[in-house]
Amino acid sequence: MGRPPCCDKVGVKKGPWTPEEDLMLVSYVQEHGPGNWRAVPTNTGLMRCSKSCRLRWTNYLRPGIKRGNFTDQEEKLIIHLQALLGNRWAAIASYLPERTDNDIKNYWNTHLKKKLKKMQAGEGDGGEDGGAAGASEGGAGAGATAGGGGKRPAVPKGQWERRLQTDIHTARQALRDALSLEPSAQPLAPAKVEPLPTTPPGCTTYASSAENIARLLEGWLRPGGGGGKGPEASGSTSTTATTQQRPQCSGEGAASASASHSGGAAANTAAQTPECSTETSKMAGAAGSAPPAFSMLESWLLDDGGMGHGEVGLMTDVVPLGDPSEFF
DNA sequence: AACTAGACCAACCGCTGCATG
DNA sequence: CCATGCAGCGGTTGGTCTAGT
Repeated sequence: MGRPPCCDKVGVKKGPWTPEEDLMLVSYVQEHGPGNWRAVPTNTGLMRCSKSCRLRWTNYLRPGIKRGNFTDQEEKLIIHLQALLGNRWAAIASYLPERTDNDIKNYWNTHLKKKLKKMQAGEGDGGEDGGAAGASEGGAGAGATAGGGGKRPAVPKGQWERRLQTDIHTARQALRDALSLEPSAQPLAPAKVEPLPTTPPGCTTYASSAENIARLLEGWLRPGGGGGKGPEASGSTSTTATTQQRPQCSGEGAASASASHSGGAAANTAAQTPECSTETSKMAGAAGSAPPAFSMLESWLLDDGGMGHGEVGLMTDVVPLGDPSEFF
């Protein structure tokens, strides 16, 4: 093949992004929508490779990204999905629309792996977490995954989706078990579920990209706030500054434009936000009581009557991958 | 107070699948 | 049908921060 690198090595900037670069990227995406990443560097003047732009957008600037602490429920979900799907972080991330695959991957590698190992070593609970750990430790040992080298299976997308539907079914059951097992977590009692730290009442978790930039700039402009992880860290811990400069859905609209283009987690996130207003109100409403993702997830899991949609399509019709996330 | 080790996270790299000419 | 290019994904690395000594 001898494919040339995605970007010439000369004149391409690497390393951490500056707020200025972020701003350029965001304004471009808001105007043109995500996608056609190859054109981004030339059109924006960014000295970045297209890949880097895409990554920066999907992992950091994309609207709706939640950063910071993972909740117990998220943790459980990740563990079980990992056991079921293997290291298909994008697929896993599609169940956690507010998290990026990179984030989940990092969290898995830094926290959950160790946690599971410890649990295995202790072997006290022996429950399904152990089973999940076993499956995961084996390197996507769960039969549902392609296993092998850990790479994506060489099956056509349709088949992959079909299989994923099966996975979803299995995941549902596992999740039901998980959520009902942990008495301390009490996922079904919203009062018990601690509100998202990033979500002050009345504020949405939906941080638009421009808001992200605003925070970044804030951090940079503030004396002593800049440098390294400063601005990013501030973004990761709180979104309270997100009340300013909310763009009128342009970012979200741009994001949804990507739904037709990409099929990954980002697309799922985007696809579920057909309208900014509905999304924000949904999120804001959920933010008031319980984490939106999990309350919806729970209803998805527990609403057997509603399963018809997914179940019917399980083996006969291929339900679009974005389907599960519509419950969020 | 200084140094070291570990943890964490953002970004990069290489590979793969899909779309297009 | 084949070759090429692009976008996406997962693994890995490098830089920074924090806790411990």
